Amino acid sequence: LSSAEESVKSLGETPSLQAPRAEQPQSSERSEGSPPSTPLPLPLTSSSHSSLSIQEMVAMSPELDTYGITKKVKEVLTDNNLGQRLFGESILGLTQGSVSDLLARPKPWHKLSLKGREPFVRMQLWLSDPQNVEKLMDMKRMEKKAYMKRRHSSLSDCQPVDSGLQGVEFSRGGSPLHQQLKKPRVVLAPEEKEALKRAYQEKPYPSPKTIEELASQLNLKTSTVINWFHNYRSRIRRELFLEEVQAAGLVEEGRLVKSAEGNCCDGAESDCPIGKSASQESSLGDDSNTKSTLAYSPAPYKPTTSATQGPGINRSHASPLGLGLFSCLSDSNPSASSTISNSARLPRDSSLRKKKVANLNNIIHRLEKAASKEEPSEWEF
DNA sequence: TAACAGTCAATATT
DNA sequence: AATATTGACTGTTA
Repeated sequence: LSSAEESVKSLGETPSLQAPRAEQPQSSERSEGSPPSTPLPLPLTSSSHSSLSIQEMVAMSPELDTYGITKKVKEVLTDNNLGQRLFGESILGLTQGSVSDLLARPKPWHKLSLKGREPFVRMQLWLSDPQNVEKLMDMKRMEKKAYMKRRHSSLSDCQPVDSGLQGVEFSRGGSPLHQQLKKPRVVLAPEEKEALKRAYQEKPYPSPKTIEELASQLNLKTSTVINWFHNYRSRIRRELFLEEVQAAGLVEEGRLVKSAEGNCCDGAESDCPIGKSASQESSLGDDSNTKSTLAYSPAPYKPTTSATQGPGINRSHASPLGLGLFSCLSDSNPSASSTISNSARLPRDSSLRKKKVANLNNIIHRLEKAASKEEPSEWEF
């Protein structure tokens, strides 16, 4: 990191960290809100080099504690009754959903790309000046005022309303016609997700053939299955990052937390990252332990019907996790895992353990792939 | 070209 | 109403 910083300085000038960018290539129109492009208002601390673009600042930024930053931001937002939407759109230039995700599962700084670090630098900058909170609150008030005004006029005019604009105000709940034209969002049924998760456990990187099989068996488009695997892999990764940070937090607090139970948070000040740590499951965790994860048998999974087990049932636990290459490692033999670098030690928590196993298999896949090449070069896991 | 990283934006949940 | 979740899309990487 520091070398990167040095290189930037030594170059004296950042060549072209990508031109200003056309921005918003996504869908054509973006709700008003944020300025079409460029640096955003960027609440710089007037004092410091306020002439730098965020990209430059990101490039020179020292390592930031992403977890700590999001924690602080969440605190400030809730304390001042500020929502994610406003904060995201005016400060970060991101949508509400993205903000929610970012605040809930920040990736560690060293795992972020230049682009990915940007929101964190913006948040840090925002936090650095308490005045920013006031400014945001002002914005909120103005928004509310504008909203009230609009509502009023539309009430009194009851019909014409927004006709003022060149009718660009399409969409928004209106035209039942457009709703049909736009392809509906795919929503995977719980059974389908289960099947996919099982398939993932067995093989994080399914072959095209396997993907085709899954797709036809679950009656899904191939692209949907592919997307699901991409998304699941990266989200699983993020889960692990977060769990690691929280676990580390517990240790340094000298607090032992055997497992679930959100006891902590005793009087004392600062951080207690967990309110209900482990248990979470955060939707990625597969809670259907049980159900011998043994081999993904294609047949049983028919999205339609399938009156298999209902949710909640089978809380038993202790299912021999499915045949990952590491399924042989059991809790009963802790010494076995001692040969693995501490960060890879298998946790006893069933859910977390499965994720770790999946991750290890994931790593193995990459190692094998890398090994098959001549120049191993960088092995970073 | 496959896999990723970041996001969006439609839905689901709270 | 505010947040959380998540399939899909765009741009990047190797």
